[in-house]
Amino acid sequence: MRIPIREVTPETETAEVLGWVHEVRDLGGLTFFLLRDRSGILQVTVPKKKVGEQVLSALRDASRESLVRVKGRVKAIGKAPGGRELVPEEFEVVCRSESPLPLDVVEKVPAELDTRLDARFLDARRPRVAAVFQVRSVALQTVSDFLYARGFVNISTPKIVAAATEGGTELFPIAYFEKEAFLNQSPQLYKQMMMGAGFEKVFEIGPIFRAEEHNTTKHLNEATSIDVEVSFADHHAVMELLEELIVTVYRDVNERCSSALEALEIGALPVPKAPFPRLPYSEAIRMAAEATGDPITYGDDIGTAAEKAIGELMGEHYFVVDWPTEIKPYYAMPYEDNPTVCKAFDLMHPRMELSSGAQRVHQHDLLVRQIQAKGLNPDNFEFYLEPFRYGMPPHAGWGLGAERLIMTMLSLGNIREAVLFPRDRHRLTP
RNA sequence: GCCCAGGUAGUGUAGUGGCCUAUCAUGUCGGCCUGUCACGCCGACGACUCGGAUUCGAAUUCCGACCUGGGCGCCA
Repeated sequence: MRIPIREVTPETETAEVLGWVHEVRDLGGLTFFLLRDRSGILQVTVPKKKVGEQVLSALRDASRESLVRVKGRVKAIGKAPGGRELVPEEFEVVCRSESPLPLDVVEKVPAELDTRLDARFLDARRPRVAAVFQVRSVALQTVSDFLYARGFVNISTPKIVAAATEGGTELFPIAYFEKEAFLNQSPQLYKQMMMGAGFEKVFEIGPIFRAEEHNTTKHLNEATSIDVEVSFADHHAVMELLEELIVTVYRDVNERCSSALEALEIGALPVPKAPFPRLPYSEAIRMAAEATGDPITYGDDIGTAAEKAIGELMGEHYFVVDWPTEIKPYYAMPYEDNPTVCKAFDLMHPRMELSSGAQRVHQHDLLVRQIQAKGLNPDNFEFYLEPFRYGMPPHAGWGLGAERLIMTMLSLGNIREAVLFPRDRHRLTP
């Protein structure tokens, strides 16, 4: 019976394993195979004079990255990796790998990201790549557990929609029978409608689509959004929820992913400390202007250079709060005593923006005025506006980019490393 | 959308007008090798994205196409 490689220890007597041929070192009368499965690597040592003809002929066929089955005696050997090796009695090539390989799984020769993504199934055989997705899996489970434990309802909302969520032009049009439709850029409006339904706390982890033609290491055209909306909450409450979530994810990944973090050669993650600093937008602008020397003034967006400069000064996760109403979406709630400023916030990692959120406008007439103030036509938002006429509770929420969370947590150089099959400006396959 | 950079064996690279029937590594194939762990040694195989132009001569210069990477705007 097949056992995972990790379970083969120096104390094991006999073992049967299935794994991929990671490396072959043929010394002549003695051949070493390194066999790899998702749990680890095992050395198979074949003394050619002492094994049967069946083993010898299979050996010749066992090219790199072939899947093989080996059954034999385990020997405790100090100089072998893991202190043990397997001497085969049976050796079978289950599925042969062709050669040459599209990329070098052992990484003696590096491969460019583009080459790696073209052969992602092979790339993902590399332990350090697999490790990223183990961490991603654990992180997303932690997010769900965290939110379920606080009484959130997991919802699924349409990805095919009739109109833009926020009025931008950055939507992918698709053919929907005889109608025009789009891929949704955000579950924003649907989350809010469920506040109107009285669900009180909802979350969704799902794809969002942005048709922007950027070509950077931190943008994707299909990304995963962790979206949350909470009734009877203000922006302060959901910022606290968010920072607590971030801390919990880091802590859980440390606890549950030590071998993956080891494979990534980064060791234990420094866990951010809550509460994160709240940096008012006006102060952020002042810092950026001073640090960069650029003429950045109140009301400007915080561009990449400014974002980088502020990130270096802050050196940890932080919130930018109290944004000008003018540069945030119509659904962000203006302060009652100063409507030029709104209850919106961005969660920043020193490297980039991770999340943005706000307390939302829940008053129908104010929302209509804000939509108009952005130069949009409220008639196009009728399906969204309707719930606001029938007892919409005050509410707040945020959207957190899952890939950016993973990327910043693991110090990945490119966001594509945090997605199995990224969709960017040029890539539509695999 | 704007701006830069780049396409050389399966992979990663060197090569800026003749020294290129193109470098090195890895790989693959063959040979030797019983303790390797980037095994070692010997030999072989394998590439200039495409089209046009300049030139006695182009991987190298120019033009166009195709493909790619990155930056910016904007954003998660």
